[in-house]
Formats: sequence, structure tokens, C-alpha cells
Amino acid sequence: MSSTPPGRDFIRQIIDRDLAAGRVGGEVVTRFPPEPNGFLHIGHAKSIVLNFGIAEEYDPARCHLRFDDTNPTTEDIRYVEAIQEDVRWLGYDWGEHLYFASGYFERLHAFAVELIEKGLAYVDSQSEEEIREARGTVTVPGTPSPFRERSVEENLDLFERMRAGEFRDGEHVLRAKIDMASPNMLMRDPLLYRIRHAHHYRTGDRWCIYPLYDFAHALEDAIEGVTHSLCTLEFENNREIYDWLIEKLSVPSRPRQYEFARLNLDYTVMSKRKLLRLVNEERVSGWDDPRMPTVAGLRRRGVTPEAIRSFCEMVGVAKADSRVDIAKLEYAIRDDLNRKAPRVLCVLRPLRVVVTNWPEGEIEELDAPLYPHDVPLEGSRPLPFSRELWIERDDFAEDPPKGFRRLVPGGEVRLRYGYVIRCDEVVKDAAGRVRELRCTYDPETRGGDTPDGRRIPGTIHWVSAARGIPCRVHLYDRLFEVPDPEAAAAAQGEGGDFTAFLNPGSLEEVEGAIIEPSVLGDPPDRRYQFERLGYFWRDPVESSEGHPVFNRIVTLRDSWARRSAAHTDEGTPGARCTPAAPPATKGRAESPGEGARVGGTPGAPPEVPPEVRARAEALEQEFGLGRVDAEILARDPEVEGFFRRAAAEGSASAAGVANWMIHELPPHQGDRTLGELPFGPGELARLAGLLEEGRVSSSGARKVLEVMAADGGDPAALVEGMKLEQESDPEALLPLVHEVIAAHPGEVAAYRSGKRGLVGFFIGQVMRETRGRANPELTRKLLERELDG
RNA sequence: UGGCCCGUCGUCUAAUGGCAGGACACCGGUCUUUGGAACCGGCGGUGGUGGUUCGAAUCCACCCGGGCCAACCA
Repeated sequence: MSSTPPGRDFIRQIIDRDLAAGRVGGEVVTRFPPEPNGFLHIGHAKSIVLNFGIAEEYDPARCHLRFDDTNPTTEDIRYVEAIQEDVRWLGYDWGEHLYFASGYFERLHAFAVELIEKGLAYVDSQSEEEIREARGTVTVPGTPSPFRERSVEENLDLFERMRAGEFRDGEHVLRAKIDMASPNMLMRDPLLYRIRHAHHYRTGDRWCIYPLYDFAHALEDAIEGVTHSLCTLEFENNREIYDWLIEKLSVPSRPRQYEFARLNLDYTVMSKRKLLRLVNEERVSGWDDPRMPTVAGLRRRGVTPEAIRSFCEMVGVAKADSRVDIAKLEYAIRDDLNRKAPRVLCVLRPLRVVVTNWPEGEIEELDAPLYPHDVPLEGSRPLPFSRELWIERDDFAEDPPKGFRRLVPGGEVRLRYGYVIRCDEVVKDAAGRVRELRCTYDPETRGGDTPDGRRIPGTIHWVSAARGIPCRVHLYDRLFEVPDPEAAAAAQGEGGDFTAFLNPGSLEEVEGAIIEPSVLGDPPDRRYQFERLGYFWRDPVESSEGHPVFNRIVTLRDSWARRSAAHTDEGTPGARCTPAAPPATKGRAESPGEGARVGGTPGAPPEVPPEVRARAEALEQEFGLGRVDAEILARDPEVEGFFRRAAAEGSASAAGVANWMIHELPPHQGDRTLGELPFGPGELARLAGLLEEGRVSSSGARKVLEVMAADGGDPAALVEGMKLEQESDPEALLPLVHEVIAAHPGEVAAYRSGKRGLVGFFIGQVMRETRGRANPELTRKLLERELDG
């Protein structure tokens, strides 16, 4: 059992179990199945990291890249290329396993024919509207199509003619014959093939019938030998069709579908349809706009694949719907870049500084390290210092707020890697705006040190005016101004539209920035930290030789901005916008429903069908069961029958049997009915009896039940065979108790200082030691005596 | 409204009947020639009510809340 290391996501646990149980023949096979109708986004990245990550981790294992191109009207070769580039860029390799749904059209067609031949599919000639009407609703069952009972021959003939192009779009469809009354709408005779006289980007005009997702996907998986088909939560309902097809058709392998929660990120949208709208309506410059959550956008922004992978790993894989805080992505990006980006100086909004005691025309080349002391990389570059410099406008304040550590009139500040300067004079224009600062430098402070030991609290970045390179900088901020634009739009009702929540300040283009000259010869893909500002790189599209354009990938963490934003009403203009409304909370159980029940009937279901009530009452009287238990058993005649037979067996009390049936059996039962279990009422009763007699502890009995549920068997024999006879002899238990106490001095101390809950821990240890044999009540007594005494 | 799925710190996620833990965020501190990084510390959670059990986040019942499904999309 305990072969599963804790902390692994549920999918890997399933794979581990399947491997351990020998359910995977050879390789673990996963697949990433995008439809080539749009660009990949970071949500897809999560899926890619999962699927390809599994293929990297397990040993024989592989992950296929398969284009699910079953809809010719939306798909395009351009997306196929973009998607391949993105997956590769993320660092994954599908080797020879590149597939296309369209590559299976012939085989898929053969499966459809097989289904027809088995009487499990038919050609429906209703119109689209008629089909919709007849499907019913979630509460009312559908009605069968008048064409549902066509003969196999007629279906075969019609289907062939569909393929041959004898009909117009929509004239006929192929449907599975399942159950028009299924509570799962998807099982109400799902469509398998539709006619589409459309040009397919790969198969051209060879086909005019195309399979639908549900039909195609399951069979593609089976054809490829996929073992674990991982998709997102919204496909949960589709699993029933998936399994139905795999069961009915003569497929070469038996894949299984598992669903995990898709990634949602705050302050953006993650649906291809909505992203496509942003592109088409030109709210962004394209799929690769650096504000887009697309892989292409992130890449152009300058985010590294390593950062994306690490983010995806941080987020984890689970089944609970969730939204991830964008700060987590930012952390992953900074964490990656901090370790590899060389530091350079760039002034975004320059303010002139004249160093009056620096000789006119003289330029000194300072040697400045590229990495801080805590980054284990070597290197430096020359950094020119001259009489005229640029510093950041924000780094000077005539009237500084409390705690301001930068340049003020009459004050000193350190120029990073340079000298300490003092501001002697503030020169203003007619409008009163600060034009330049006249400063003096301290020649003793070359490199930034203060030989006299005086403390200079502030250090600011700067660039030589004589040598600085003008450049353009793009500052990006979150695309939307609310965390959940879709929810915000929905909250507005009918006319609500998510684009209303676009952040107008999501792109700020800074024209007159100045950067130090050392970056001029760098390779174009170099990421930098502009000290005190953030991580940047050259925009690969807009930069040109000698005219660099830099994208801000992410800001640095800025505790000053946080603090000043908290103390003043407004943040700095360039700072990130503050979330506007806090809408769409995940309203969690403010719990009405209590208070209305004083001595009432807790837990009694308000509506119990009369016949169930009657049977339950009989059980209550006959066996002395509680009302709730009786109703549970009475709900299903098979359950009741099982219980009655078990109770009649006489080995255990009726209450004991009821307890085990209600509380212990269901988790082991799985999808099986009671009749399908490899044991009967007698065995269950005898197990309950063993427990009541004290022959076995409840932990032991549960172990026995687990085995019984899997392989059947006689409880008494199993107790014996598994050596699970309960140990109730204090003499035998005491040494173990001592051992456990001796082995956990820390816990003992904690227990004695009041952490009484730790008894459970100690009992657990003894139970583990004895593999469930120890009598827990006795163990508790002994433990308490030893621990307290 | 029928069916299926899901509720654990503010957020994401572990614990698979035996000490509710980690990450991000937040707060405080140390250090600092980046108001960065690093390090240390703190805050903070099992939706509710009953039940089963020596012991429940975990099993059972009911309630509450959320998601998905009525495309010839995937």
C-alpha cells in the first residue's frame, strides 16, 4: 500500500497505483491534444507540464502531441505551427509521436461502421433544431428520433452516402444509440459525425463528414495506446461516453480519462474564444502581445520557459476549481531571473544632474560588477561617469515623505557603483518644475565606499548623460483591472462584457529612457535586471540595431511602493493599478439552515418516499435501528435484502451489521452493486461478529474488509491468515508501549506539557507496530497510564 | 430544477482513519552599495450540523456553497 509517497498529485498517485497493480502494460502514455484553432495559453502550459512532465518522470513513458483537428471550419495550419513552437519552447519534445486526428479519419470511419453494424449507431435525418428539441432538458427526458430504429442496412447505406457527398450539410448525422432518457445529457444519443462540405487544412476535400470530439477523442487515445488521458474538469460528463465507446468497440487498447482543474489566473482571461476576441477587436496587438496570457505573449514579454514550468509545478494539480493569485506567477518569474539576469542601470524618467566639481569633458570608466554578491556568477562591465548625469525623477524629492531615503535638497545619496553626491541647488523652470540638480561629488567615495565611515542610507541608479543610450521602454501591467473579468461581466447581467474591465493602463510606453552603453553589444535575448526597477529584455519585434526597445518582464518586489501606497491615498503613477472592486467572492456557507432546528429531527431528509418510510419503519421496529440508518438501508431493496440476510445470519448484532454496511462498506464498493461483490451478507455478518467478539480490532476488521472487497474470502480465515487476531493482553502490549514512548521523546514532552491530542499519535504508532492487532482501547489506557504516571 | 464533480490558512496545495504541513501573499526582524535577493520569526485554515470510530479534514447522513452538462465546438 504505502508505496505512494505523499505530496504527489492525484494523477501521479493513480499512475503509481496502476503501475503497482500491473494495469499498465508497457509504457505510461499521455498526450497533449490541442485543437489548432488558436494559440496556447498558460492554462495549456499547465497541461503540457503535467503530460510531458509525467513522460519525463516515469521510465518507460512517452507523451504524444496530437492535434485534435476534427473541425475543418475553425482550424488552420498556422496554429499547428505556433503550437509546436510553443511546446518546444517550453522545453518539451514529442520525438516521433506527432499525430493528427485527421490522420485517423479512415480508422475512425471504420469504427463508426462497426458501431452501426452492432446496432449501436444510426443515421438521424432530423434537422438540427428538431434534434435539439427532442433532446429534452436536464429535468425532462428526451424523446427518441423517428429515425432511431432504422435497420443496420439502411444506416450503413445512408452513412456511406453521407461520406460520398450525396447530401448537403446538416441533412443527416450519425448518432450513437444510447439512452434518450439518460440523466447525463451527453448520453442522449450523442452525435458522432456531421456533414461539412468544408476544406480541411490537412485532408483537403477528401472528406465531407467529420467526427465529433466525443467520438474521435476516445478512439484516438485507444489507437495511440494512451494509458492516461488527462483533461480538464469540464469533460467530466464526457467520460461516460468515452467509456461507452471504449467498451463497445474493438479497440486496440483501454485508455482511461482523468480530469483535473484548469488553471485560472487573476486579472486575465483564459478562454481561447475571449483571447481571440481581444486579438480580433485589436484590444491587444496580437496573440503575442506581451500582456496576453498566451505562451507567445509571455515569451515576447521575456518570461522564461523555466519560470513557467516552475510556476506550473507550484500551482499543483487537483480537482478543486480555483483561481491562482497572479503574484505566484510573478514570484516564479523573479525567482528565475534573479539567479541569471545581469544587473545594469537604466533611467526611465531622467532628471539632469550636473556634478559641478567634476571637470568638464572628463569621463571616468568605473568597473561595475554584473551580479550582486549573492548571485554566484562572475563578470563586470565598464560604467562611464561624467559631469552630467541622469537620475530617476522619482529619486529626488524637494518635499520628501517620511522615510524617503533618496536625494533631497542639501542631502547626500550614493550613486550605485559610483560616488556619493550632495544636492546643492535645485534649478527650476518658469513653471516651477524641477529642471536640473546641481550637485557636488565626494572624491573619497569612488565605488560607493565611505572611508570616513559615514552612513549613506540611499543608493540610486544613474546613467552618464555623455554616454547614455536613449531607448524606449514598455511597462506592462495586468491586462484587466478586476481579478475575475468574466465574473464581473456576468455580475452585470445581460449586457455585461468582459472587455469593459480591460485595464487602460496595461501598457505604458516610456519614450525618453536612457540606458548605460554596455548593453549595446549584447545578444538580443539577454534578460537584464534594471537595478531597482525590474527585469527587462529587448522586444524582439520592435527593437532595431542601435534603437533598443525594452519590455518590462516583471517589476522588482517593492516594499517602498507598498509602504508609500499604504500611507498615501494614491500610489505612484507608474505603479500597478489597485484592484477596483472586490466582486465575485466565493461565498462560502454563511450557514443559514441552523437555528431552525431545536430538538427537531437533525439530518432527517424532508422528503422520503412513503414506501421507503414504511420499509424503514419496519426495520426500526424489527431491529431497533435508528431512523436515519433505517432509511438509508430502506432506500434500496437490494441493500435492505443484503442487510436482512446479514442480520439473519446471527453472527453479529443487527446494529453492528448496519454500521458496517453504512459506514465501512461504501468506500470499498466502488461502482459495484452489492450483488457484484465477491462476498455476501453472511461474510459481512461474520466479520462484524468477529469484531464484536473482540477477535479482531476495528482497524484489523477494516483491513480484512478491504481484502474481502477485492478478492472475497472468509473473514475468520482471513483474520487468521493475515495474522490479525486482536492483541488484548496488557503483558504483551506493555513492552510495545514503552518502546513507542522511548522512541518519541519530543512528542512525550509535548504531551506532558499539555498537548493531550498526541495520544492519538502514540496509539497510531502502536497500531502501526502491530499492524492493527493491538486493542486500541487497552492501548490507550496503557499509554495514558505510562505517559501520565 | 435532474445528473455528475468539488469545498483545508487571503490564494494555491499536502496530509489516503493516527502531531493539519508547504508555497505564494501579508506583517515584523536581521543583513544589505538594489527600498532587490537571502535569512529568521509571526499571522492564518478543515463550510455547517449530526453520526460511525479508541481516534475523523479523511468514512456515513442531511444541510449550505461552488462548478459542469440541454453546439452538428473542443
